[in-house]
Amino acid sequence: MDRRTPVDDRTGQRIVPETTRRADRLSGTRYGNRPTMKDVAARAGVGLKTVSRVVNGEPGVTPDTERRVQEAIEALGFRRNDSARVLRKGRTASIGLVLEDLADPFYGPLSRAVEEVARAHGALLINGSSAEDPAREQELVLALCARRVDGLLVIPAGDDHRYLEPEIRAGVATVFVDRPAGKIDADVVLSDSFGGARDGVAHLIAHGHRRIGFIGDMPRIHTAAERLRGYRAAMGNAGIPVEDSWISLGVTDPERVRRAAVEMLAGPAPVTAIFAGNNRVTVTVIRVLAGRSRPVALVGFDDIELADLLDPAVTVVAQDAATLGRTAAERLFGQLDGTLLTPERIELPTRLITRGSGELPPAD
Amino acid sequence: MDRRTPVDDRTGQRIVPETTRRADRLSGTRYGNRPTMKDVAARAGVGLKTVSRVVNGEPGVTPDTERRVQEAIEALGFRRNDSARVLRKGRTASIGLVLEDLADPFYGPLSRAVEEVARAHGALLINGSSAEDPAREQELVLALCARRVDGLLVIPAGDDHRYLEPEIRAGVATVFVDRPAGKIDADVVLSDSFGGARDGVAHLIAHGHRRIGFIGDMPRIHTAAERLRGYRAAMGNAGIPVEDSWISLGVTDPERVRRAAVEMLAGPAPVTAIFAGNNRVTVTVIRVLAGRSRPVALVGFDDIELADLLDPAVTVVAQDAATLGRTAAERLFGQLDGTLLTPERIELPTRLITRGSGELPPAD
DNA sequence: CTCGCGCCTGACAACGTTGTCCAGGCTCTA
DNA sequence: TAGAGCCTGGACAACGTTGTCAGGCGCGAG
Repeated sequence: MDRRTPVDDRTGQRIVPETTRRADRLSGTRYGNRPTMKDVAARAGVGLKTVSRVVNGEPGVTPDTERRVQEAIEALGFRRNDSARVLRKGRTASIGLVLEDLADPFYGPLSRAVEEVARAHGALLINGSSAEDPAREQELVLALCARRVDGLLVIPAGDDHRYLEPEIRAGVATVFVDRPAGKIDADVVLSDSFGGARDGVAHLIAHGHRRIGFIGDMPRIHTAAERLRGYRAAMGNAGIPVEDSWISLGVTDPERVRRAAVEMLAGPAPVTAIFAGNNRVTVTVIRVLAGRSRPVALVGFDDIELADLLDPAVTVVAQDAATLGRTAAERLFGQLDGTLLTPERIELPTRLITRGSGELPPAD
Repeated sequence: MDRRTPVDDRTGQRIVPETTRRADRLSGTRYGNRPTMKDVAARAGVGLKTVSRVVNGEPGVTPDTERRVQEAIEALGFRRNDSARVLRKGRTASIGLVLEDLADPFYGPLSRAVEEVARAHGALLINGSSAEDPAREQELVLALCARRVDGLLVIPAGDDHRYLEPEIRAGVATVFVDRPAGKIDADVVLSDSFGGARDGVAHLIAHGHRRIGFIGDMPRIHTAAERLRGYRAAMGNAGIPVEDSWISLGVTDPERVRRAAVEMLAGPAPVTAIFAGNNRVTVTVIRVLAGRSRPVALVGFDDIELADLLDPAVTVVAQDAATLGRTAAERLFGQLDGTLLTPERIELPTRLITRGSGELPPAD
């Protein structure tokens, strides 16, 4: 420690009181009582509507009047209240994005891509994480609707979205992302999970593997189910009967994924390759395999950072989160423009990136 | 392709038209004209205020009346308009977070942690990415203020935040995160960049290194400047004079980081160790070092996923993004409660995680 | 000189909700 | 049984903004 400052014992945080007390600032006359256009008008000696015109850059104001209004705005620190504006105009210039977990490296870039599109259309983005909980998804979506977002992007956690019907009827543009909507008819933009998984598994088969494990998320999640379907399709195409012990579903937390991997690598006829159903599973499986001497092939769904620097480098089926988000957001604004009238299903292709781990031969 | 569906030539997207045309849905009577409490009241045969009471769970409504109102709400698909509510009540139950880039793995978890705190307080979170552009930061912050967010978390891109003074005076709770505010007095929660960098560099020195490179971001960014200061402090403490060629500042894009690293590794007296100033620099340096035979020690600021599985595993100075976000958000709600009245500077400790790359001896 | 036209400006209502306040009907007690 | 008090329900204003519309003023043409 270079400075002698009090330290909180429990957290180790240094706490440095600053000079000004906030109470002093709060004693200002206007706390919690912001200036309105009326105040600006009074100060500038003009009418209310004239202030509105200046603030919105509408024509029909003398340069001199405009200057007086601007000065009053500056002096009072006026900022237009968008809530009132929204109430009057009907549109909020904001859209909502409900996803699973913003901390997941798959969703960060997706959200950012959506934000850029929104920005290009002058809209703000409100994010919400459902934590894969259908009730929380609905709660979030309805909260966003109550704020009258112009549009909604939803990565569904639940499988019944009929609760959205009144909203859609009322004009809320809606696009589902990554997974289709449940029981309603709506735009959806997703990756080709089935094809990607099928090709990934076929790649392993092409390298000589027959006993191939699959570790994936709960089958109630559409992408997880599709990837499992792809796995089965590839195995079926190759005429390989799948054994139950090769498949692990519904595991999400690292510890259980680890156990699942260890189990299918044990026994008299262990799997010689593993297909990992998403980025989190892939990372855990990499850790398991790193501790073993016998090489096991691995292909993961979703690319992960630094995958190319591991030994062996990790072969993946990559999907492009940013494109997913951008495409969905563009459709959403298309709906708002009135350009896009027919709900569609847009499926983005995946890409197999071979780096080494998927090309290991079977070790038996 | 398993299904015969039209494919967009340019993008490879499959486009599947769905059955219902949106136009049909739009033909409903209420498009763009949502039911209001007045409509609900009319339908239920009660007064406006009674509907308000039911919607807000206020007491003083007979079970029978309540049921009638609920039925009307259900039938009409009514959803309270929060814009109007906000206008009346003054608080929006939403907070804003302006950060650099949501796609960066450092900010995802931070944002998520903030969201959880906000949720616990019944508030929504609006994110915005400044892309490290001061003008865009200001634009975003003011847009959030216009929506009357109750509070603001800002990871500053600029170094002058006097534009926020009227907002703070008007009662917008404000906490700066990761970097202090410029020219105003406000709460700030940050990591101990100086101490972390100093300890990381001292660690390299303790393992015998004297020629140590530093690659960091633009010094106008507070964290970057602090980390550079930490580097200089450690070198100074060890009595090692620092040569200009060991230091690279202001580089951000991978290609230039790569060139900077290559340069300081060339010449007659190359550096034997590198201290990387943030997670993106670390990743690029790892790539550079991976292509070299002579081992070079590396310590990075910020932890990165899979760092432990690389060869050598990467030693880092870790900061906890989630704790940073959580702490800041809690202070923000503390301000809103009126609990916290004095602006403070809270500095969270960093943690040196030794994994191998930082313990390599000098190779000369 | 007067009329008309155009430009600037401002008064007013409305957006949908909530806080205030009052009216009417009911129950309970004296 | 009458009065007091409580409980339920509703009328009304207000929040801050924008759309509508009309008034006033200056200037040019007849």
